[in-house]
Amino acid sequence: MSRADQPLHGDGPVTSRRERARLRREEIILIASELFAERGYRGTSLADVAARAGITEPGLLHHFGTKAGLLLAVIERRDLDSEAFAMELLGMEPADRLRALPEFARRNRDRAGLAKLFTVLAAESLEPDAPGHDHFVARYRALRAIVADTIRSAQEAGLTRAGLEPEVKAAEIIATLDGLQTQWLLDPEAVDIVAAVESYARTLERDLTGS
Amino acid sequence: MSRADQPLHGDGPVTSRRERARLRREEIILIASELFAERGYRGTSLADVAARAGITEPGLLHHFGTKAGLLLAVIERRDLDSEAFAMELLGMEPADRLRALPEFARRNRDRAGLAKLFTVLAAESLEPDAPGHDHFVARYRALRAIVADTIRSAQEAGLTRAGLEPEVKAAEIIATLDGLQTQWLLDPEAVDIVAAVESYARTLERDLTGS
DNA sequence: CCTAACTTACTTAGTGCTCGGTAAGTGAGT
DNA sequence: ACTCACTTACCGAGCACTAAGTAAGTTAGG
Repeated sequence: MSRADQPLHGDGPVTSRRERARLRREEIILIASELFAERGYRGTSLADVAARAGITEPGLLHHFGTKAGLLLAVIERRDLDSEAFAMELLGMEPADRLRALPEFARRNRDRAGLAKLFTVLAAESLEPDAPGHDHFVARYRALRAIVADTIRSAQEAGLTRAGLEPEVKAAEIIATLDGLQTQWLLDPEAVDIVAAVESYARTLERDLTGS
Repeated sequence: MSRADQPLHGDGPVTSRRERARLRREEIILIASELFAERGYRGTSLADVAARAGITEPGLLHHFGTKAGLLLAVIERRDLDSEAFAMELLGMEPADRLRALPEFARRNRDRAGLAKLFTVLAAESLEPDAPGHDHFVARYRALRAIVADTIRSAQEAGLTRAGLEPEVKAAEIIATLDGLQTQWLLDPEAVDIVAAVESYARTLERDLTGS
């Protein structure tokens, strides 16, 4: 009768029906992420996703309601990953955060799909009535706030030069990292993303400390 | 008999049939630019463009052959504008070029559509087999080369700090300006693009001169 | 200078295909 | 008995694009 009991009937693996459905949704979200990254939201059809997931189109819609619903599920799932990274960064001393940037770039390079997903979806979400618009606006505002806070706490610790405006500098830092990523995605042979981010991290350190 | 004679038959304006067709294509390209900027290449149908241009779909295809042909025409047309800007920049003394950046931002702000067009189309061209891919790759390579050359000539004039890698710094500069533009397009209320670029121009001057 | 032949900027009509989404089941699991 | 993760069958709308014609503009020949 309690809501906490687990069936755990003897045969088969320990997955309940609910759990299996959740896993299926996760799997579909992963597949949709790849396709959205490659061809964009608009360039991907439900049939594409369904075929790769080994399910029918109505089967897909049973889980996500509409195509936009699938997009939102993808974005939310991917945000959990970024959030984990943000927590990782925030767990460090402010002074160490700069040094973590190249590691971030290295990780992104090895999972180019995730980076591409965000670049593509952000561009498709510029128009105010795009399905992911509000989400990306909120995401960038939050990101700027986190970076600005980091700068502000470095200021309070007396580690920075005078004349730094945290919000403006935050936008600039995020812009540089995003922009480098776009150039690298477009032309990986011409742009070494890890070297570029390492160089930028050094530039940024000089800029922030005023040395 | 010569190929240089102009008919100039008495009635109506002095536009020949060829000239009128060229003007019509220009007009269509302008309309397509707006729609591509708003909804992307994939999100825009030939019917959308045709309706706004007051022409039928086959009428459109008569001029551009295929939808991809229309996209290439749009990109080429828009490149002429950027090229004009690049020439303007290259006409200046290297030292003045930095100071021209905020003016560039101001111009872009007042014609947000053009900025949006490039941001959207670049994102849709990340995949190697996208219709505009090769073009954007070439464009970014050329852009990096121009900026890198500017840095190099400043180096030769002894105006810069030691340890500058022109190619890497060029990618970084372009990345920052692109990224700021994306954030501004997504959330114009939260990001003041002109102020951000002005601030970045100052940062960049300190960075390049090592002061 | 007139006219017949040709070119070109379109239009109307229609092609097959793909799109996102719905209605109505079905069958296994709870 | 009921839930729910699906399936089959289907829908109208929209897609890029084609075939075939038309009417106006341009050119060449007599």
